Amino acid sequence: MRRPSERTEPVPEATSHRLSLLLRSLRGLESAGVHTASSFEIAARYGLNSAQIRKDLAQFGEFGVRGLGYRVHELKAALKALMGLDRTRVLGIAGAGNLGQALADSRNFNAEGFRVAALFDLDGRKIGGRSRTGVPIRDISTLEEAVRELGIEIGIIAVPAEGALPIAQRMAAAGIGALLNFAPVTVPALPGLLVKNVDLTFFLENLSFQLAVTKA
Amino acid sequence: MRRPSERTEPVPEATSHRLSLLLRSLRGLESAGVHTASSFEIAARYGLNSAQIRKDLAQFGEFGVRGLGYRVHELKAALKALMGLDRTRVLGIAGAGNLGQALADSRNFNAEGFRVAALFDLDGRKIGGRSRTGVPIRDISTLEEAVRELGIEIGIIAVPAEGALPIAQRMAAAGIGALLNFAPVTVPALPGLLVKNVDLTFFLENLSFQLAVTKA
DNA sequence: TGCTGTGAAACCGTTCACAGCT
DNA sequence: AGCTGTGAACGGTTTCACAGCA
Repeated sequence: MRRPSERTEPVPEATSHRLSLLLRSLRGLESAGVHTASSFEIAARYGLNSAQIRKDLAQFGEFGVRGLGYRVHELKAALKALMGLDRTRVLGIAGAGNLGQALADSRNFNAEGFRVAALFDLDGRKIGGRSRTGVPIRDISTLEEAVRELGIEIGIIAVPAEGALPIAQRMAAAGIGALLNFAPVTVPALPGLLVKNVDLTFFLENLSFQLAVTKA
Repeated sequence: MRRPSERTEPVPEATSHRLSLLLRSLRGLESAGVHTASSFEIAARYGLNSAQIRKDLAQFGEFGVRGLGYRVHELKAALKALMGLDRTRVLGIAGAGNLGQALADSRNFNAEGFRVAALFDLDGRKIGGRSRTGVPIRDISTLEEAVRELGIEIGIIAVPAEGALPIAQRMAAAGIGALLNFAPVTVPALPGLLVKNVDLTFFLENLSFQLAVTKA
């Protein structure tokens, strides 16, 4: 197996997305009891091209066996390590509103490498309480110390638009490495802070647009 | 102004995303009292390239004035019409859990062209009730008639993975035109149904991956 | 003059097709 | 024989650069 390259450039969005899909495909194969699969078999279930999967993987090493394919369990483990999912990343969510609590209690945000350690809010009635599944709601003014205490590595912003940028800056200053922003503003990537802006409205607008354009 | 083309091909994801950004930029300019702006000024605030904006718009007509730029209000109106946001699209959300209710009550899903008409669930304790802002929760078995009665055009899936596909099929059969799926499974585009799969876990995995790769 | 609209060039990601290993 | 890993071809998108219009 070739040395994984020490790259500093960010991974293309599309590649990252496909690797998530790939991981999901491998989970499916594994729980179906399949030990070995070709890139074609792996790709087929998610409509991907087999060459593309091989290319994606080739960026990080050689994971397959010629003439045979990939050993499912082995590739899955390698992929998880590659994606940093071989250990648990601690998440902190700013905003204990509907969305924040939904994410905090989500099974997807508390499995396979992630764990929500705390919610943060400024509403005194919420502070000190817990989400339905027991995630504590802390005063947002204690963000910095909580990041240190709990070892929060990824911050999630689920507050109204006005609050997003100041909180992002505080998170960056507190040493958080990455940020997932659901507020409808574009938070710029700050030095040392990876930012992913996810505006749910955009997905709706996208659909509306497709409807408007195709069913003219 | 050139005739907008009657296209049948779907609009590229990237274009759609930029148009949403563009619309946001125009809103900002308008509320700042700016009447006229060049493509450069419009693009700058979201880190876009001005030529790209002009190219994007060129696909749908000629909206600018040479030597002057774009009249902000006029372009905004044209863009909203283009994106089908000049009228209110009715939304229906399957799944009245945390996420479903968060979306139903979200200001972003109840403004600028969208309105959530109903939530659907199969939990008898929820059925008949309302979300915090008053969106009624109906029995999911009444989905088909609700689509007709309320005129639901876009469906949103916020149920666990197992439920997603069957509900998507029922929505398609009921005549819904587009679907936004938040369940962690890939719902394929069905005949007559536009599908957008949004797996929130993927965004987290993406960040984890970037962290793992850049801070090797 | 100043900006749009747009061909042409550069870039990037995807797909093809096959050499080479098992 | 079968499948990976990859160079080469392809296609689409982004950026450049400027002709042409207000």
